[in-house]
Amino acid sequence: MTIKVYNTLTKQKEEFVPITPGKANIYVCGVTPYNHPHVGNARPFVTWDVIRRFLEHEGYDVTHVQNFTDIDDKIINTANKEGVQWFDICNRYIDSYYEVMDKLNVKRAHVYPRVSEHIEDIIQTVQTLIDRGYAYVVDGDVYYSVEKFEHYGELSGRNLEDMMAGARVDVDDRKKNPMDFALWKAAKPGEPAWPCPWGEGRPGWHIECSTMSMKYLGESFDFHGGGSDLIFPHHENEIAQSEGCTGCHPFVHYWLHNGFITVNEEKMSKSLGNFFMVIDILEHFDPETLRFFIVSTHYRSPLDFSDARLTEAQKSLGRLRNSQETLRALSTMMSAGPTEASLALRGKLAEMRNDFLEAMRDDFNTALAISHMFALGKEINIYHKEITEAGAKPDGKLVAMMNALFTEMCSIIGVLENTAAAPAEAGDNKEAELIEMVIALRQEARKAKNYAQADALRNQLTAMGIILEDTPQGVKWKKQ
RNA sequence: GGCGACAUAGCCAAGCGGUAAGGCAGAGGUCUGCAAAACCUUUAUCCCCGGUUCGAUUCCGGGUGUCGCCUCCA
Repeated sequence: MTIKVYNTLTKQKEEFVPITPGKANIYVCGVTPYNHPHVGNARPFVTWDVIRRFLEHEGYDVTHVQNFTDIDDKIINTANKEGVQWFDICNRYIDSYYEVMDKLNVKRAHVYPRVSEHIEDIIQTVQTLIDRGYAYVVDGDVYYSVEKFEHYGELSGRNLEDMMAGARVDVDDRKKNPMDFALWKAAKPGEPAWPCPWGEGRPGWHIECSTMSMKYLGESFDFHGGGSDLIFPHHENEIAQSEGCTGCHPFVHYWLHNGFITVNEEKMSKSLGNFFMVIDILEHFDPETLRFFIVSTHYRSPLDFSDARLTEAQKSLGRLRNSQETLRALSTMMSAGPTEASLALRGKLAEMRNDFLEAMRDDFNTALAISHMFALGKEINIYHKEITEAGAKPDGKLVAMMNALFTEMCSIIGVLENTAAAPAEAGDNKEAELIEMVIALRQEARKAKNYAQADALRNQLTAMGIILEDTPQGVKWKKQ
């Protein structure tokens, strides 16, 4: 079963052929930890989490590496403003990163390299580039000479003349070409600096990813990901650095870039000031809703963020959650052998599974894949309805199969995984007891056909944010 | 100015050569004391104009519109 992926480098969908059979090496550009992660940050990480889950599901041995850019102007500025050390800022926001991504059910990468812990390696890379004639030193700065690299511009689809024509960067006449970029920056007062053969200084932005990705994944690896704003200059420069250093082409086989999250159709970014931090969103929506919102659109499409969209995602997910509850109810019933109808349904399940996986294999089309989850949910609901209406026992094997499929789908999308807890959420037992008591009173009132009282009791619960649901198994409740 | 992407129902969103998945919202119905949930039914010729084709939402050309990159950015 082949997986097709859209490769930014070739601008087309290609069949994924791993460098080492059975293995998939992934490098994803991580965050610069100078603030809490915002929703736009969350998209690539959720996206890659799904990709990774799917590759693992397909039997690949995945190694996922994701960096922290912990040496950066923005970090230094923030530290100066707060009067603390730069690494204090980093530690605080790296912790925040982990906390948020754990909540979003994002599996941890296998390695999280930090720039500050790879200074020696970076110096080595820069030195190699100088030795090979790709870089030059000016007053303690080191620049990469883009004219020396024949493939420069291939990833972003532009040539040097175009770039110069539209160049908006300050022209620095110490550079041989205006497009040359810094590999190493000479030390400035008050900034962290490390000794190196060209005097003290710190790494430029792009060199870290070249150095660290190759250190953990080799000179050439399978996947490299990040937001599409990184295509130029970051990833373009990364290719120039890595290939200039090793002579190995191509450095990365498949470049995958996710689209942006927008607000009012405008890119969400820290510099535009229109960003929403994940921790704030999670005060109003559960993390699963945010995750579902992100994966319900194809990863390359833009995704507009708003309360209305999230509410929609919440309701949509709620539908799947209901089916999951129904499936649980079916599982607890006394089961029986197959019937003609249940045997037919078993066959249908196999089709649904196939459709779901096919969608995922086509450039990780989660939006399409999820529609097949709804199809499964619907079958579960219908089957439950038929069984209960007929007062029959469900086909035990069928229920087990539905369970397995539903769980499999959920584990790939990363949603509805650990909801084994009863609908009455554990946590506040006293509150739960009270609620159960009110429900019992309401049931008595209903039996006595005292509907006015029954409604009053229900309104009371509604006011507490409790939602009641009459089911064949009795009255269930959940907190809003 | 240079480069690129996208344009599908009230909203969101798949499909990308054979006459339009799914979700949300809406309408009607079944069930229920009412409600909720669930189920059934129902809501589109795919931005415009040309072209290729037996046939185009799907390919090509030209418009129009929106967005992104070219500066830190997921």
